[in-house]
Amino acid sequence: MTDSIEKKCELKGVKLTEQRKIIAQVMSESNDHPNVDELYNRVSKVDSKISIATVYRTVKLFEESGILAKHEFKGDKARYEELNEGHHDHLIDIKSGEIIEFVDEEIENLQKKVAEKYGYELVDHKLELYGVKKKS
Amino acid sequence: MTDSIEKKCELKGVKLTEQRKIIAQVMSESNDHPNVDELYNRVSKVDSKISIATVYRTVKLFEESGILAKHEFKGDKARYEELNEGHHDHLIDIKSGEIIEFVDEEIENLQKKVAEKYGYELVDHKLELYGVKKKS
DNA sequence: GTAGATGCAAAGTATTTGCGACAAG
DNA sequence: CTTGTCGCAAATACTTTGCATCTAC
Repeated sequence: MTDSIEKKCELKGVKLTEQRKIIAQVMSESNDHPNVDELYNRVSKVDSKISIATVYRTVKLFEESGILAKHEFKGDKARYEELNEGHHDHLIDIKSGEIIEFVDEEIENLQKKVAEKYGYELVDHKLELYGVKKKS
Repeated sequence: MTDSIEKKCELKGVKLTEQRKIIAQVMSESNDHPNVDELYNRVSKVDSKISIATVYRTVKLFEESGILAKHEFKGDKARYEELNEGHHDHLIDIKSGEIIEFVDEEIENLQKKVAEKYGYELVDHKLELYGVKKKS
């Protein structure tokens, strides 16, 4: 199991305010990849006084602290998800918008090899697959 | 050699206005991946009366017609490049912003395999590697 | 007690759009 | 001719920010 977001905040020296706790909690409970609007709506149900500016400030802070990951899928707004130790990439259903997480070690290794081939150390990457469901 | 952008417009039934010809020409001559501002600046040198709205409209049209590819690299504005038959992905130098194009058949095949594993037909993908130059 | 966080509304960016004038086929 | 495009400025969508107030530590 990974540390809770609150635990991670402590570790990173991020001040734990009431608002941040709520946002952390909501993100932890989300199994999808909410955008800021969706997150703001969910958060508002817990505390209607939280402003969207705080949501924006908090996701940015959490992202910089390595607590959340930001994704910018094709033609869509920025989406966020909790970052746990297991890295994964995304397969997006272009019809339904459904997002499937996957891991492929072989691809990861090849990426590193490509970067090295050009004299680079790979520090980050983005891999998104866009597909349509096959009629089996 | 690939068809010129103008030729592609004909093939796709895209009306060839003076402005579109200029934008096509400028994109063809660009070996980098300009964003809309940069493109607008270059285009303005040829015809200073072209508006940025037309540039936005044209890159969108060209993208939808499969003439240009749009890229949204991390924390940067949208960038465009001419789309030729040879597909490639990008390795971005996070210090300098330099963009290197690469092709890796093996990764391409693995992507297709991943999509299939989940019951999808791969219709598009995005692979971006972010790296720092190694001090050899 | 103090540095940093919040809410609000205003300001920024990047991009799109309504509309009357104009040009391509 | 007629349909679609252009330039312009206004509108939109998303995100950031200045400031006075408040809160975690």
